[in-house]
Amino acid sequence: MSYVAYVNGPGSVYMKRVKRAELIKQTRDKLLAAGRKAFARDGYHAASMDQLTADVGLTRGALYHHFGSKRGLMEAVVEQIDTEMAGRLRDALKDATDRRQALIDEGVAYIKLALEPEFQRIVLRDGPAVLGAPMHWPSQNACLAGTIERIQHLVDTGEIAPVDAEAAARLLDGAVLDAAMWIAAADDPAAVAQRAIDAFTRLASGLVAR
Amino acid sequence: MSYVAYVNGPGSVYMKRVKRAELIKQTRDKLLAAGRKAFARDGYHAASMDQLTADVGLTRGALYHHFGSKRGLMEAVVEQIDTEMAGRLRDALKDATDRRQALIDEGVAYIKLALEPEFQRIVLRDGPAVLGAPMHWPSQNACLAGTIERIQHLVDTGEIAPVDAEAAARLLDGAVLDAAMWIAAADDPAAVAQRAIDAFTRLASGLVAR
DNA sequence: TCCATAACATACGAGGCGTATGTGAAATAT
DNA sequence: ATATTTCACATACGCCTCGTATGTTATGGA
Repeated sequence: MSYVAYVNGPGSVYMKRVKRAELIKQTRDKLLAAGRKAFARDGYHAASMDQLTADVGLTRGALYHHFGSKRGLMEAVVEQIDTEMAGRLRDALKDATDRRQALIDEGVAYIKLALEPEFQRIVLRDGPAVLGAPMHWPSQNACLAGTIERIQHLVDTGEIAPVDAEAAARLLDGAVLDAAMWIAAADDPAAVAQRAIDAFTRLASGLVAR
Repeated sequence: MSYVAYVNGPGSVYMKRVKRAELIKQTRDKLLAAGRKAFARDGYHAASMDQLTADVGLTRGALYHHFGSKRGLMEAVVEQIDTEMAGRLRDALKDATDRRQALIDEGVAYIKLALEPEFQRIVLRDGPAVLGAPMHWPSQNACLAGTIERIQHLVDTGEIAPVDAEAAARLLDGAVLDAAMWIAAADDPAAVAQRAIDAFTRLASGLVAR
């Protein structure tokens, strides 16, 4: 790993190394994307690794090299989705004024995010069966940690009555995810979503009471 | 199907028919019990039908005759567990005095029931992945229907402020089940259970407010 | 220039599920 | 009372899938 930057023009050893690293990353990304698509469409169990890799012009050899196992690919896919979700949730809440109201808004925003079929199928449905309880996932803590922090802050500033922040966050999380699955399975998702959001607001009002 | 009861002593054609039906039922029950045990111990995917049936002195032939598929066995097992749970939940709530408090007690009781590893693994973890969203299960409605009915009654009698009973029930359900998985995964389940129950009481207080 | 390692592809073996088929006993029809 | 059909399984087969072991080629380092 010894090179001098200012002599690295195109075609230099350094650039070739960079190029190669990019190709490898592209291979990994292709597998990841193919896995995400296959898991979302067919479900974890029905997704065939042979099929999935062939779809992007590779073989199972590449997959097992990069991810170690079918489960390993699933872990990577779940982490990717979860990270995206956490980011989008953060964006949706970044300009909140009333912090107490923001807690309720967070739940509502989470419900809307959790409606996406890809998230439902991979993270909510197959994820626990394949990877075990979400509490043990490193990624899943991203969303939850934010909620815990927000609740704790409300307690610390006296904006809401004291409550166990983590416990409250987990309860809200469970309620919200369950609601999302209910909505997704409904004939009229929009109507059911409104019912769920109203009920959630009512429920959360008990938490944010002063 | 024409026989006269008072001439049916032991050894009669009728008795033989009864005996045979009992044997068939025993076979079914043995398979069901074996499936329940194997699914709880190994998880749905890792459970082998060959192994499972051999454990009770049968073959896969018997299994596919009675249940049609591995998934069919899973459905039967889930229904059995869910039915048991609904019954135990009903027992735990049958002598409640304060109906508003009973709604909270119901959540607490459900948390305790949902702590059982068999329920967690089969119904909560593997169930959704194998059978799809629980809303589509015929059995899952047993517990939920009871909760909906209780909430609706509280609303009708004016004991609590009006709320969408089904939506509220589903939210509580999700919160409670999530809490149960949190508790089960904890190092100190007893302590975490208390935190969850306290937080749930606080949360539900928003629902039962007049 | 030679060797080690990385990034894949190929080949192999082991289960597992579902189904098609076989079988003997019981139920039913004649 | 006998013949036929149906039931409750057991047996046998084929297909698919995953994981691993083994090449193979190209790159990085000495």
